[in-house]
Amino acid sequence: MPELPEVETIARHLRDGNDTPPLPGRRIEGVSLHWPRHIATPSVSTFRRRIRNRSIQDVQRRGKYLVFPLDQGTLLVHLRMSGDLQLVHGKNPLESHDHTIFLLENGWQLRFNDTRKFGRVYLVSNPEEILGSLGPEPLASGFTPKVLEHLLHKRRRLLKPLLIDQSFLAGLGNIYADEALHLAGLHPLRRSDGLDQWEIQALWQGIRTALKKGIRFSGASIDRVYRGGEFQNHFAVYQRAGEPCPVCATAIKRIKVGQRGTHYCPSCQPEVMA
DNA sequence: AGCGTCACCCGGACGC
DNA sequence: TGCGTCCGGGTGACGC
Repeated sequence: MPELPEVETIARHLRDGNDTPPLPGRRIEGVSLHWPRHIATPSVSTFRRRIRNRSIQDVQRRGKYLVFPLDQGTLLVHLRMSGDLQLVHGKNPLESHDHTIFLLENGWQLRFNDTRKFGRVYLVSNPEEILGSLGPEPLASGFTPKVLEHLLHKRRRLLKPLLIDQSFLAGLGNIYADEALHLAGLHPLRRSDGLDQWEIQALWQGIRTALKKGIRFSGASIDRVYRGGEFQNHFAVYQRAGEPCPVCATAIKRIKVGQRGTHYCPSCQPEVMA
């Protein structure tokens, strides 16, 4: 599931190119829609018309969204569970689950592959229409422990569901929330308004460390997506129920919190504060 | 209003 | 083989 580090990895690939031309500067000649429900807004017919002949100015990321400023308007893509975006030359055969294909000049194609079809594409005049409700970027310089403290103390919520709430903080999903809480030594069922200053500092550090580590390893490849990402080999707790904690060797536990599988070390992340 | 819970959308993986 | 169940990001409905 692409979270901030995976989306960042994809954004960097598309922006910088490598074995492919960099995406900025490319013009969209048309679009081929094999799963029209990918298009969240505007209507499919309006989308087809407005996307034609737009040129891509840049590739950015905000939370888990890929953001493509165009010469007119902004294209946004949310990969949700199983999405991947790749620049591929049209001479290569389509793969299964290539649902939305942007046709670029010289035969290049930007392919949105999405096994579970939960991904969404937006074309808007103002990106804030979509991004406006997101919380802060956890890796931005403005995101300080003080900011986190303020946000946490405004709420009375369980830490785990709060961390994956995109309106609270943008970019954490199940993997990085579990890893961040483990790094911070905080139980996922602790309450946001019950943390002291040291715990908040640890949580801030845990969030940043988990995300940076994910980016350093080019993200995690768990639904066999994401070119070479190997953060999955460095999980401390995520999907490691029953295995030893890398810090203290205690068996990792798995519980359900807010309908989500949640992994933690019962020894490093004690249930109740002292 | 703020919070937790649940159903929904999908298809791959897995268990029986 | 084939069926049922689980899983998950985000949204929206519902109830407390």
